[in-house]
Amino acid sequence: MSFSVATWNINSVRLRMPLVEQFLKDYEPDVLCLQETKCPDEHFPLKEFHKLGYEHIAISGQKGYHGVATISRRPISHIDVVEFCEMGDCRHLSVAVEAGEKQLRIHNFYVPAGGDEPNPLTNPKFDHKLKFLEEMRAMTADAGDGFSSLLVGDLNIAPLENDVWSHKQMLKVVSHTPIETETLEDLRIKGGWSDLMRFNISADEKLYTWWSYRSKDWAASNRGRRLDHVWGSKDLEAHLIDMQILRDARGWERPSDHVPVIAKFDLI
DNA sequence: ATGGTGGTCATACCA
Repeated sequence: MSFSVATWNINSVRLRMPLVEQFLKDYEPDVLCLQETKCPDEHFPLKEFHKLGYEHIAISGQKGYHGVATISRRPISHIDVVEFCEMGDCRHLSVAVEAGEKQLRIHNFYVPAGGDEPNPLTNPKFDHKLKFLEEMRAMTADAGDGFSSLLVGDLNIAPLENDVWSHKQMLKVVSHTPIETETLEDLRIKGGWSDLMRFNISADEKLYTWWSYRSKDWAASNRGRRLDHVWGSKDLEAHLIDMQILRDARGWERPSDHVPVIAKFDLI
């Protein structure tokens, strides 16, 4: 018996519904956190998920851009949406779910990409990203009342040297600049979070969850980045039994540029 | 130094 949670930036939930269906049938995560659903709530394909046995769904979507959804086989409660940077963007959603003796709070995040130029003075998108990270500090792993916490999603930052294909060549590229990687690591550590994807995978090993659409052969060039993350409160480290990064999903028919990540815990 | 691809929504904008 186990409890599993998956995170996947799906880049349009409606376009990729066939892939999501296949994924849920094959891997059966208890909870699936989607980002970039690009779907207003009134058009979200609730019935398709219900048919697959996922009857508990929290959504925060908008037309055309962003959007997060948390899809569960287990009952969810305490649904909470936090607006960041007073932008009206749908980039965060949290739910509570029971897993064995644990009450879990699961945060689902889609952090702003930040545009091209890593300068907050000339690039408002990068400024927004840095401000978003500062507001993210409020999301600590201590959820109170005996709750354990997970924080998953597309954080649009690859913090470690081996989270990118070339640390040196990426230092001035948005997603791997020092201000981003240092801020993310600082807020993670001060927030009491454990980087669970790296808990059993050495920092010496390359690890990616995203490969650009703009390459002739993503698999051959393999210029990936680890932009998607699974963080947990420290007590969950001892319960982590598996972490799957579905690299193959990048080669599926009409894929997202991100692949699913599934964390499994020995919780019932 | 540049443009490369893909999604949304129908033209630029975003990633």
